[in-house]
Amino acid sequence: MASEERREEFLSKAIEFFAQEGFESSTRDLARRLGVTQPLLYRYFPSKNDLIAEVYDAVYVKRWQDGWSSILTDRSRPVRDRLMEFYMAYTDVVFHNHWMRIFLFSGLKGVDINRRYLKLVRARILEPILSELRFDAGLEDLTPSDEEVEFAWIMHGGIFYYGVRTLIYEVSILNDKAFIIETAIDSFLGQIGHVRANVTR
Amino acid sequence: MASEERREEFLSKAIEFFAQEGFESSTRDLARRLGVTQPLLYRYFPSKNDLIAEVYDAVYVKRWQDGWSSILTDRSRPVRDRLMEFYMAYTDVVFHNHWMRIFLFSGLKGVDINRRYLKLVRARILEPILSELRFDAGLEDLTPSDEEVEFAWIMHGGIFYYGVRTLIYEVSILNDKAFIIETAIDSFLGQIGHVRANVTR
DNA sequence: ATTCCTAATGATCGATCGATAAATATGCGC
DNA sequence: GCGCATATTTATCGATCGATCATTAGGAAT
Repeated sequence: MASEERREEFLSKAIEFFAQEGFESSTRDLARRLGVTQPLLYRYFPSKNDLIAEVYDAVYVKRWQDGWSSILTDRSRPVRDRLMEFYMAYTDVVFHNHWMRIFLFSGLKGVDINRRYLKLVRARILEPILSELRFDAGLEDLTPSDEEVEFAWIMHGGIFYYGVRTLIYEVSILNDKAFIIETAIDSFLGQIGHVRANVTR
Repeated sequence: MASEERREEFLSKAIEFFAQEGFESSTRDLARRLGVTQPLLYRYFPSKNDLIAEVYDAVYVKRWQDGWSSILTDRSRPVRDRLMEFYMAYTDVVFHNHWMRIFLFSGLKGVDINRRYLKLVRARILEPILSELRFDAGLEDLTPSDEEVEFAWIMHGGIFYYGVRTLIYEVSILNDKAFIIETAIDSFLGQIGHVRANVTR
């Protein structure tokens, strides 16, 4: 079972390594950082691609918190409060240099993995948010329109892009995540009614 | 002078090539696509890094339109109209697969180039927008606060992220750029007053 | 026809890549 | 202390990388 621990240690360091150096970096450099020889990696992972696949899984799948959905659908609280709590929690996970860089790197090698992740965001985050807002507005049909989904993406993208500017480019001037999220949410909530009204089905 | 044309042809194809394959791709593959031998590239460009530097220059610097600033500062028109026209024109340039991928690739190799570009966006686009809005609001001091700048980034990031989702991941469900821009702008304009009011200096 | 410059090619260099096989070190049950 | 499985290293492979070399093809000028 100590072997499994070693594997986890290698994988954890591999996430850090590939996040910093990119997936095109050599297994020799990775091994050097681990303090072992390069062939030893092949004892724990059959190939470089398999190792990368495990990196994806560890970053995308295993860091997804199931509790996020229940925050968004808790109708005992105002939607605005739920949105604030969710995005504070969500960005606690996503606003990390490793997460961001793995996401950006993977989106350039092949888009499939990121595309799957974006569909997850839409189904588990954006559409539930829009449905809750429709419920609040007294609508019978809780299914959001395409326009609503795209508008929710604008908010989500605005928040996400703040993370990119802060963690990747380090050019954000305001180190106040709560302000960014609050402002993005209020800007979204202030306009969502018009988006629904102007695009009636 | 035919030599200079050849250079331009190589550079143009190099942009397309690196945008598709990434900067880690080999000069041999690039030469193969050009239908020439790999050493010939070294007749026109001293090194691979120099070629990449010229790619950056061609994509970022030379595609920047000086007319964009004058659109934003034309006080004979409502700010909303100016914002619409600017972002439609700006995204005509930026919402191209090559531009997007070069931007994303370059941000992962070294952040310096993208950081410079983001500072350009802030100085030439976001701050002028915010100053025009301050002028419209009758304020004497036209210098935007950090909070206003960050909020403008949220709008800009929301629009930009739509381009990423459309061109890179191809997961956007609504092929209506004008709707996205219009909604992002209105959402921004509807909230900018509160951002200014709540964070008084 | 000769000269001369430029464009382009093929061969090849040293370095580095992912991956494999064999040899060695390590730790544990007996 | 011996035997044995596991962990790790050493040595090495074929492929490919960026870059440089000498050489050749092709016109334009004289």
